[in-house]
Amino acid sequence: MPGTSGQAQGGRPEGARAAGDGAVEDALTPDGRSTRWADHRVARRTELVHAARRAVHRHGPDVSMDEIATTAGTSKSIVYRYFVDKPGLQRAVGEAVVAQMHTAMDEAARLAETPREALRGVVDVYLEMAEASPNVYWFVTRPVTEDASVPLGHFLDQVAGLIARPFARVAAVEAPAGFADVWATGAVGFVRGVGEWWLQHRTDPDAPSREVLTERVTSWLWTGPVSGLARTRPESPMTGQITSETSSETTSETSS
Amino acid sequence: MPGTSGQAQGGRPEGARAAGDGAVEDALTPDGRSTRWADHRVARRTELVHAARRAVHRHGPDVSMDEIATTAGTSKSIVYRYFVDKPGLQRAVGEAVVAQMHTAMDEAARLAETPREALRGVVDVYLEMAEASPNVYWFVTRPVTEDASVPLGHFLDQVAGLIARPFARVAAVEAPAGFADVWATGAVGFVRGVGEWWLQHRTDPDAPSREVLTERVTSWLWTGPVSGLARTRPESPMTGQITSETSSETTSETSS
DNA sequence: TCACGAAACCGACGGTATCAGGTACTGTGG
DNA sequence: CCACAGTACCTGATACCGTCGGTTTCGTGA
Repeated sequence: MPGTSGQAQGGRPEGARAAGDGAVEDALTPDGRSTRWADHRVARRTELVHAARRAVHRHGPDVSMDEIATTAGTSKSIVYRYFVDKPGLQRAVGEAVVAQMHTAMDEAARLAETPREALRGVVDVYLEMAEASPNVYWFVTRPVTEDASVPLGHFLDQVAGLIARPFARVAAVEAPAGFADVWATGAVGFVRGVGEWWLQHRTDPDAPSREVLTERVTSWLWTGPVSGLARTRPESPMTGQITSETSSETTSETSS
Repeated sequence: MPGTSGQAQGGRPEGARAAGDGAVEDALTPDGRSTRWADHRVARRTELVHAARRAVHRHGPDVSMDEIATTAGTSKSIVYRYFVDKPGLQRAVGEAVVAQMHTAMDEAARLAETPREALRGVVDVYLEMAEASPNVYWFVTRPVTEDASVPLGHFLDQVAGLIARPFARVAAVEAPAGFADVWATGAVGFVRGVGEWWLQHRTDPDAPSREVLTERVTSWLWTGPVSGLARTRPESPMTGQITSETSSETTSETSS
């Protein structure tokens, strides 16, 4: 499945100085000189992610690392201390965004009473995110151009995971395992496609509002293109809510 | 400035001596010295596109222009005489691929008896193309990273157009104008998403074959994820009938 | 006159290395 | 207990390298 468990959080630099990675089991003697940075590091890292987000928001998805560093009030050296490389940063930002969406989606899913409604909520969250900052959206979404395409941990895969989880529950009854994941991947692709189209045509006079588009997309996804009107059918209840342990950091983030 | 003018096929260099964007000018100028090169130019151009394709196929979607030129047996100077810039080349290659798919899709569409079958054909063509050369697929598919995201004329949009046209005919009866295009955009996104997932998991022992995947995707796209089994409902007539034949999955058998 | 193609060149950018501080902890000796 | 040296790690600035997209120059050939 996409985004399997997941370690490998964000592109961290390997040479993590941090608490005795190797060395003799100094578990006995946690050197204060090393440990004292622990929290500082995570703080700084998220701060950098935040800055990167702002930089991208302002200067577009192609900001240079220099520009990002400047926005963060520091220099490349620091940025590269916290992120292996640019794709690494991209991943980290992507994860932040995913985390944010995660909570929003949980919210939407909890309020939903049918799987279809849950799906609709997810679509809306996605679109809302893209609209909030197209630049960040592109930054996070764009394949990392890395030689090995899609170095995994890709943003879209994570989103797919988000939508697959609740859906799998329902699908489990009627579809072989693994189907849910693939479908979710496709579904994300669908809203991605429509979403990106929308980002470019939002301004057009005859462009649909986000709400309308959301509903339309949900319908297409759920029942196909042939007008679903008479297609309504009693859905499987799908337990009342979906809930999933949220958490994730802050989420505060504001891009502007 | 970009935009304004219309389509602007493939990224041609504006300053191109004569020719401009159409051979028109050549036709008008009886000057032998001009016409002499007219056909040569188009020949060379397609030749370069072909070379680019080979280069990409061999060296990955991130080949340098130098490498492409070398593969073509020439140097950058020439490449830049025929294409404004790298995105321009990308577009040109994309168009070549689209053209290829176009004929294949027409073939598929002609053989299809129901819209669903036509869709299935399209999906298959897309997947086939991606599988034929993942590298070229990525090259053509990857957003041009240009500042202005999606400089239009994007490969995927063209594919969406391909699938929208025949579909629009059917949809016209029951959906407002423009719906078909948007749906097509989403549909392309769907198969793109699944396709890219598949490209990475093709090798896995439990990965579905292209045929199976095609059927599955078509089904999802056409009738949604809730297994169509009990979905039997009298379809709106649409052109002919939907013939639910095969609509259920024979797909389930393989692996998974 | 036009295209060709080699080659030098430019600037931007990703990424690395160096270096001169800075601060809190650890260890020792008095 | 205190002072002081040493340590572990962080900070940023700057210079630097290689690559690559793209331009220019110039000589060749039809």
